[in-house]
Amino acid sequence: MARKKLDETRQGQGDDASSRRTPMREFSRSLPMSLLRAREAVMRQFRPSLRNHGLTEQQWRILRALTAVDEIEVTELARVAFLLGPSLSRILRDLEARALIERKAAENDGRRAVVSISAKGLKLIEAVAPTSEAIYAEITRRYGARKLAELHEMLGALEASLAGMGSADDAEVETDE
Amino acid sequence: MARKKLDETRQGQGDDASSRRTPMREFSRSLPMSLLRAREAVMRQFRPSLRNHGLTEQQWRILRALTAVDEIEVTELARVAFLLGPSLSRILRDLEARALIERKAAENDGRRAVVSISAKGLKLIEAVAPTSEAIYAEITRRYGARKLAELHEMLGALEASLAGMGSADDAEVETDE
DNA sequence: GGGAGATGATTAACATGTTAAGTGAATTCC
DNA sequence: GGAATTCACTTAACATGTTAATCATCTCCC
Repeated sequence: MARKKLDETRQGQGDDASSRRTPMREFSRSLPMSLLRAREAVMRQFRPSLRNHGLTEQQWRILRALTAVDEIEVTELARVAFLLGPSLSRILRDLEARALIERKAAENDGRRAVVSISAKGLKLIEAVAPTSEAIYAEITRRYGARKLAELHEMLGALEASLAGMGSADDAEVETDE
Repeated sequence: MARKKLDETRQGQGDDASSRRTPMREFSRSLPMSLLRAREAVMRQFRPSLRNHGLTEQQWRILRALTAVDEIEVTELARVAFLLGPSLSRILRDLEARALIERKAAENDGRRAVVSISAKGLKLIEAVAPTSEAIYAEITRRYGARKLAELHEMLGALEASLAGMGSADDAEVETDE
């Protein structure tokens, strides 16, 4: 796969001092890229099945999260399903329109909304779950259960490592508030 | 009506004879979720810096990939930068409008387009690279270089494990294999 | 009480992910 | 040599990611 030269040499325009460029890592060794590719390799397995049931990955995440609780506030659901507020808002609107979930206002706080899965939503989950688990089992079989557990642990440790790392923002725009 | 229990859907037991539902993994142990969270933890570090330079993550990926070659065809660029064709088309259109890249038709094939980074694009890369590398160095320091290498290897192995796994699509619609 | 500020949720605006369809140029096959 | 097919993008359409702004409560504090 093309171990091409790392030099510059664009067309003749401006042979400036760009020969002193900060050398960067090889692309394939980028951590975000590795994580992205691994995740895509996994999701590629699940997407067709979800699609056959009319669900996107995120919609599935939400319904899955809702099966684990009786009801849950939107903010907490966003945290659990790892979705940003705006995305969640849109998806909940759609899921509610499809009657897969139910929504009501919190009793003691008019701002908060409480969400729960509907009977129809539960049926859908039950329809998808077997295939989903079968795929997961096959992945586990291929990769190895022990290795999978180890990977989980290392990913968790990575998250933890970066937890308190304040964005080392360059060109920091003066926060003169 | 949302009448569900499942408050105790921890893995382990889960033999709910009455519901007979396929017990599913705890949410946090989902592999796609772990990968997503780890990746987000990493990208959260880079995004502010990129943003300060007017670049999105994907635009940065493309420019980064272009610095490694003299020129490259669009399809190959999509493979290297791990972007789908439609996304790449849009981004290239924007980057070309901003004069960060240049595009021309292949000489021997009118279908193919050849892309290269411009002098302006290179300047931008050089402006971002130091901060980007500093962040990466800090991540490596926190997580550990050895552990990072091991993680890379495990992610690559995961990809490889799933390489030939044909979508175990339920409700399979007659494929030709 | 009441106003300033905080908070939960949504909306807005733009960029990308994802799948399907379209377009124009090469290749195949008869 | 030309129709059919394949190929390399590109557009289209819809869903989500991401940041900022908005809106309606709620809380705090005087």
